[in-house]
Amino acid sequence: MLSEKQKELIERIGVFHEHKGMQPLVGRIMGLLLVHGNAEATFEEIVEELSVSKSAVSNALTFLQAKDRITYHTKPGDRKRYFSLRMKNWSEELEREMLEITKMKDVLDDVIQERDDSSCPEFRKCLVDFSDFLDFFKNEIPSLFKKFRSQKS
Amino acid sequence: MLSEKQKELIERIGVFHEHKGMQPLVGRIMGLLLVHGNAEATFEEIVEELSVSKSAVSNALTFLQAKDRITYHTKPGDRKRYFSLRMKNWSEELEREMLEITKMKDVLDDVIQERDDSSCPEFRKCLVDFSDFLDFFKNEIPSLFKKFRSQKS
DNA sequence: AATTTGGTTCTTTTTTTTGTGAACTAACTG
DNA sequence: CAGTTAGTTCACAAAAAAAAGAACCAAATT
Repeated sequence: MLSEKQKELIERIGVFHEHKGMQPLVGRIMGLLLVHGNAEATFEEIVEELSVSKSAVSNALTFLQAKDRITYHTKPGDRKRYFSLRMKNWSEELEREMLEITKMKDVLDDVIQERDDSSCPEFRKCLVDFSDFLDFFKNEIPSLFKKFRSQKS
Repeated sequence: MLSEKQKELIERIGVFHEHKGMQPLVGRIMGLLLVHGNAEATFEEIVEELSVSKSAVSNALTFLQAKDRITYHTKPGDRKRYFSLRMKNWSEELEREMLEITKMKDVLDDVIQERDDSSCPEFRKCLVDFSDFLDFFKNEIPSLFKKFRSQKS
């Protein structure tokens, strides 16, 4: 059903998502849905194509739905669910990832406040700089998307 | 030696780094170095303050040095190493993290090339849009840093 | 009503990750 | 040279994550 090339892509996509902290199967399912001919797959297909257990797939799909990364639709006279990636919100997802980077600011500010830097003021300066940049970046994110959209049209 | 507040910060910083895929102790060591009064700590101190084994600390420090996240300096007449965060390169680290996000583009482009989207052209369009944005973002990163620096001075 | 289909849930197993402890080394100290 | 200090290495244990498998359930089918 899947070509070698497709299988290889699924693994690569899987590993990519693993690096972001997702569990292996979750990543590979996203891979399958990206690569799949109709951009959708049934529960059964996932079990077969990835050769994993039903329980593993069930859990992974529940997780992906909770995270709003996939949806499913049904077809008349067919009890199966057809799962597909919610591609419309890739930009939201991306925005969330960027914001994730800036999360460090919160803890960093607490560190700065807590530190007594009478001895090493240069260190404090570094921390403040870092925090300032994260703040700057956080504010820049919306403009970034806006700029992209205006550049496109 | 460490206040409750400091311990709490260390744990928070630890968890933050765990989310990025670092192992727990590695994250907590970075936390300790951030919070520590002199912004540096010896091997022994790390073992004691975090109450972990010497071997675990040894491995974590080796890792952090390999990743260029810490350095150490020594003091005359003192065999101990004083480890500290390489704070100068927070911006490089940040840049790497941003680039990490754009890594998806590579695999995405392979997916686009491999897909036969005679049936679902809207899906392909989504993928291309996504890929285009990642490309845009990748290019935007240097300007982002430049803009920050100019805004600062 | 019995069976099949499409899944879910719960317990158990497997695998991976993380950390320990003891033995070891290399450099210094008396 | 014997002992200490500072740290590394390696074999193993503990804990956590991931997946398997069997039992189960609800809706549809025969």
